[in-house]
Amino acid sequence: MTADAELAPRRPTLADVARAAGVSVATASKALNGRRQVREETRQRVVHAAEELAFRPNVLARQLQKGRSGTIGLVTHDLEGRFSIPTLMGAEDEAGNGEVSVLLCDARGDTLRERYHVQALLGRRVDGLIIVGARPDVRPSLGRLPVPVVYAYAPSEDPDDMSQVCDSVEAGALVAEHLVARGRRRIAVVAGDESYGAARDRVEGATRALARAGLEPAGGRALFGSWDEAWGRTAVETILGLLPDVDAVICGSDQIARGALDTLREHGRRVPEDVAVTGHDNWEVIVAHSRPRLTSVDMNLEELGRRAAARLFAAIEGHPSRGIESVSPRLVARDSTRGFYTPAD
Amino acid sequence: MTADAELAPRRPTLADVARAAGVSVATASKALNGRRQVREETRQRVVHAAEELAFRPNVLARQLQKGRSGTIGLVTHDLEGRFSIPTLMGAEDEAGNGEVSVLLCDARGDTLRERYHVQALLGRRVDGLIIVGARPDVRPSLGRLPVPVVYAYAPSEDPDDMSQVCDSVEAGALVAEHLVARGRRRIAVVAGDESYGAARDRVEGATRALARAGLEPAGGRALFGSWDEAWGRTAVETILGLLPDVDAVICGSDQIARGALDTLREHGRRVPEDVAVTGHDNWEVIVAHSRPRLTSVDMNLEELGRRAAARLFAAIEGHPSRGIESVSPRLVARDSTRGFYTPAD
DNA sequence: TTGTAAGCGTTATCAG
DNA sequence: CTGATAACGCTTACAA
Repeated sequence: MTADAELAPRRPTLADVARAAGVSVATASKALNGRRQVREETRQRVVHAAEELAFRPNVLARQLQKGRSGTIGLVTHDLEGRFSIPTLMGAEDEAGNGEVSVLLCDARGDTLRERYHVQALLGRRVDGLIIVGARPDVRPSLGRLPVPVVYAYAPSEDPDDMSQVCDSVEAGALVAEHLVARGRRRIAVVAGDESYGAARDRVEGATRALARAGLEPAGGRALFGSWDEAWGRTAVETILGLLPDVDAVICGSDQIARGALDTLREHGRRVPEDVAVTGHDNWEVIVAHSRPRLTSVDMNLEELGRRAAARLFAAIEGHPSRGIESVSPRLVARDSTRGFYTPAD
Repeated sequence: MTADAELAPRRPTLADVARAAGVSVATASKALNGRRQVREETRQRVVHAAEELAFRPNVLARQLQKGRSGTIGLVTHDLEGRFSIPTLMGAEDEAGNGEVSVLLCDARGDTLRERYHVQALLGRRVDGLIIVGARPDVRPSLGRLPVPVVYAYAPSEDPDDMSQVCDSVEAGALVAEHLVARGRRRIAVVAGDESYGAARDRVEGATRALARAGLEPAGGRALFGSWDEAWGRTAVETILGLLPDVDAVICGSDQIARGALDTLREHGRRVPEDVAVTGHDNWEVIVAHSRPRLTSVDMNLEELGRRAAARLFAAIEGHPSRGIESVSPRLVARDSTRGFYTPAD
């Protein structure tokens, strides 16, 4: 342990610096803050003394006096999961560029814990709050709070709140258009858990995009299930039985796609020559290491986090905003949709 | 946005509460803090007034005066990666149980950024610091700081610092013993990236455990490579060529194991009947969805984070400790090592 | 039991 | 240019 428990050398204060430099605290303060109403030579002396003493201004005191804490609270519901992390990174990134620090709390999907943490953060006088949900579905509003709030990933039910979400409809459309452009025509849709709005939205986006091309999902409708590999395998078994000539499978998650790839291979279908496959989330470890490498949709969650933080800072500066804003996804094309053909029809 | 930019209703202070309750600030303070030198009826009045005004004590002020901020700094180097997250969760968990909050910074493996963040955190008067490394190898010490520091995951080079790490040697031994106990004898070891101390340590643990059983790694030595699936596939190809009768493969990561499983299946080997396979990290999404489900080692990173925080709090309370402490891993047995046999030798 | 007053470390105001 | 002095919101002797 690096601290001196014994000596307990009181951290130097501005008063110490002032004394060492032979000036008043007021002057020392000005000198250190570049207040330009101090002679250059004096400033030098103060700065030097400060360095000598390894002086670190007590931000608490400064902020007590300024009324702002220079911190924001980040309440996440899913530290464990991989969706909140990029969002959190983006926010941290945006914050780190300024002089704000981030107080992190994990509420674990528990409303009571969330309320507790929010109160604790308000007690610490955070200048604002970002609430990162665990899944992309509407959540209850925290109501009126004395500081601005931005909801990220999971939007607030109250349209007067500001929420940043990812655009699942567009995501669905993106893959469908990609496949159509590559000449695929018999496109099956293996969606995730139907209880997720995101699952339904992606299907909606895909279905509409297919309709614009005069198509519909192979088999007439999307198959909903769960988000995991096992469902990908089951679904593809079914599809191959019913529609042996399917030439593309849109999957609701990279894991589903992974299961789909395995099952297709086991049935002797070549990807992408016979069947193209797309995933969703662009989860590095899956997409980069599957065979073939998987085309996927990246929800740009880091950008989402950055925007949430930017909106929050704007609100703190007195420029609030409201409503739900969507961050556009981007398609990352890889081998699983290459080797396309143009059918003769 | 939920804040009232227009009205800007000053947050109520203790003085407001006192006024509303018709007492002095001092009395209000005592009443709210359970100082028992105040008449019950008075306390009621104060508490009521506080609720009425939705009063939240300004923790900044309280702490200015107490000299402690009630916050700890958590500097991570790998927010993106999945190893620092559980550690961070554990620390957050341990902290959340008390009344300390966590200031999170991501230094992204950059020493300069780390230094910058540490200084910023010291300025905020954190009571202590936890530095979470990106990979389990020795890292430079931050040196003497005015507050206690605990290094997590990546230990400090300075033995006078306090570091919490996972025990990779034991992890290696754990799987080897598990396989030996299940009757496996021709056990290959496919390790990760040799530049990682953890990769070498796991091999060392496994090799020693095998030696205790009178065995050595099949082929005479472990194969080092990288941490990904592709390496798992390559390595198993090699092994099957050289040692067709191999009956177990210890893999340095779950991803390697995943690649191994695929290649074994493609070569007609049944897992676990013909060949047992073990992974490392117990990465839920891999182990739970592979076929068969994968036996793996869990490094108990969350426990590591909790311990780091506990050590830090102890140090803050004046009970420092030093040296490197290891958290024991645990084996999670699944299907990939079931169906064992006892060979006739 | 309650109130008065002195800080905690800074910054801002306003005289010198 | 520099230096008293008064906040900032709260806790805590010490007095009443």
